[in-house]
Amino acid sequence: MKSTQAAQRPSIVEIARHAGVSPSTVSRVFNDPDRVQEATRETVLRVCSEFGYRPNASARTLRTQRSQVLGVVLPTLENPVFSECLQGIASTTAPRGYAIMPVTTQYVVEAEGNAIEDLQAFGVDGLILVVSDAASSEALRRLKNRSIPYVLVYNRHDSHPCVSVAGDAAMHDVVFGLLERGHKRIAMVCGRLHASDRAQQRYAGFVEAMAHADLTPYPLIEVPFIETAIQEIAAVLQRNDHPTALVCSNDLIAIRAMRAARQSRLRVPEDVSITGFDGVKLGEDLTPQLSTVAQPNAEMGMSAARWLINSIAQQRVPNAADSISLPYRIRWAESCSQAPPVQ
Amino acid sequence: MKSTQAAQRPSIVEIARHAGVSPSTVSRVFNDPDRVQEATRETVLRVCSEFGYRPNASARTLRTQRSQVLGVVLPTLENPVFSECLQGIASTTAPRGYAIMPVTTQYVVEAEGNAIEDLQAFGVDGLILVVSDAASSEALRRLKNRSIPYVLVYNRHDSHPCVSVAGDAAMHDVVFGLLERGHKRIAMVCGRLHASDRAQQRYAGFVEAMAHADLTPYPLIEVPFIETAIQEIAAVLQRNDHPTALVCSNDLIAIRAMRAARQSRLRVPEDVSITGFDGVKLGEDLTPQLSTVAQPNAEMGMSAARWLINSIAQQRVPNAADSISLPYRIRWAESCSQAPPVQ
DNA sequence: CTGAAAGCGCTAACAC
DNA sequence: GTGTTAGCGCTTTCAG
Repeated sequence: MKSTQAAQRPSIVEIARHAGVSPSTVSRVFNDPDRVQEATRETVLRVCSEFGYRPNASARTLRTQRSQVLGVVLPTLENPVFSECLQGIASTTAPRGYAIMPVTTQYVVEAEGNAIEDLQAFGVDGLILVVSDAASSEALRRLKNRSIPYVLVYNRHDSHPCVSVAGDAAMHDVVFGLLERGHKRIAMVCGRLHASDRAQQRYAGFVEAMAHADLTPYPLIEVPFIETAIQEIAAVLQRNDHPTALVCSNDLIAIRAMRAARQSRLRVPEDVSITGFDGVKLGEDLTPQLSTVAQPNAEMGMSAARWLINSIAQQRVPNAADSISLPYRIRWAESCSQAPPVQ
Repeated sequence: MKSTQAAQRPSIVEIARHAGVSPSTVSRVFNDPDRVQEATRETVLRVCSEFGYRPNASARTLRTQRSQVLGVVLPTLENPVFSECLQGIASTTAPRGYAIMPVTTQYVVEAEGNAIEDLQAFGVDGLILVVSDAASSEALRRLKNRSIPYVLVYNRHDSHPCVSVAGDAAMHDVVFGLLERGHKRIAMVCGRLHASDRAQQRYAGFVEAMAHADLTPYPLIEVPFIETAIQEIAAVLQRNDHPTALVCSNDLIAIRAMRAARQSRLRVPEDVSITGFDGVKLGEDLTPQLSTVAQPNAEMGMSAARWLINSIAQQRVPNAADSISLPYRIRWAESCSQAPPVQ
């Protein structure tokens, strides 16, 4: 390593001096350009680009009390649902002059509270978050009592501003689509149910739909660890009376379910149909193409970011009553077909 | 929306007043706790937690000239390679008290320069970046002349500090593995070659290995747009003398190549073997499991973050000569097999 | 249309 | 071991 040179970024006073104006004028050039004479403005701008001047963000933040940074709290970037969503957030914040600060919680509830604290200490102007369970979140309860604007994504809860998709209704539709295709032996597969209110909600939709159709679902297949997920699912599929359809609480699990089926010498979809949930982009390129509840992941992020930024601009906090429910689309694809004839 | 309450965060002077000490003492409690008497420290800490005090980051940054924020510039979060890497970065920065600010460039070269400028204006202490082409990057050339520490990930170039993997050697090994399996008709598939020095490097390794084996490769299959990728690959596979092996410049393309093969009624791997590059986690759960050059994506991010943070701590900039080449591992999996017998 | 001056909240000499 | 003071770079009244 070589040691760093000085090469300090110039301050507003140096620019002012070189341009023969006062610091206030330079400041105005950036914040209220119309209020400075064109000639003056051009001189200042020239000097700025000459010195590569960019206003110092912390000084401005300190003065204005606005950082132009949004904090983002999400479980993990390893699930494409969340990286797609973060990409959506990034693409709407950047052109509006906001930066983002993501923090991942790895589905650990206490990490959520810490993330919020840390982000607030960093002075973010607002927060976009995906929590494990909005209803029981202590961190969220505290957040609600602060004045900092925030929006939840994916979670849905009456007392918080949310951008979400009706997971229960979607799952209901999935089950009915399967019923139409002649399936009766349907099982649901999910991760740790208590770790995600989305999964719970989807499960509720599943149970409700099955009851509605007077069908007894297989016992829920809970696969807490991805390492063993495939084996656990395969174990169920290898039983004689195995389900003819596996409804998964997310796409990642569905992909593993497909693998479990192949390992169990079952063809997808001829022997077993499989559905996912989330609509990650990759699902469309798989063979068989994954049937899933396609959520507009990027749009959810964009929508949350827009809402938050607008709220901040109006000095308000997003109101729970204005929560947004985005439409889902069920993508029936190659991983689903008619139920096989009864043996 | 309801309007925000005041509920201002307390400042250090209020805490000082309530604790009956001076602001400096409060400051010391946070920055040099040993230099303040235990009793005093405890009082201060009590008052702090009582008021929910956290030092204001912009004030501290302004004063110390260190923001504890790292900028991250990468092409997109939609490719799991980069989101896995970012997750790696996030997991090493967070416990060390650094926040990250990611910006995506969508593979647009000019966006890289802008991202760097913006991030510097936000006052980041250092930069981790993945650029399109390190050799030709004007933005990188400028960056090198500044005193801000930075590390490149995935890119490799002699005059920049890089954390990377030997893409050419890896590709060389892949080709040789294919040769050992009896393949002779081997084609490479890549995205826009000029948009990525990684792809170029991998292609170079491919060409070199083929030449070394006295084999004429198929013409490079360049698939500029993902929308048409599958059809373009299928077109090649439908020729009578189609390749028996498709070597892809990344995993996302390989997944599409698998789909193209199925659409062309070719079995993978019986009729055509397919390899990817990157080692995205999902590849292991596909059926057939994707053969690929597994890069330690998260570790690459971690390694870059550690290097950068250490450099910052020592008031130095990472030196190109200390660049790190991480080992790759070729994962031979179900998507590859012996070449089919000649017809 | 422009300048002077105060102060955002914090840290780091420097005193005591 | 603790307090006093100055100042980081900027914006924003308030004068002119």
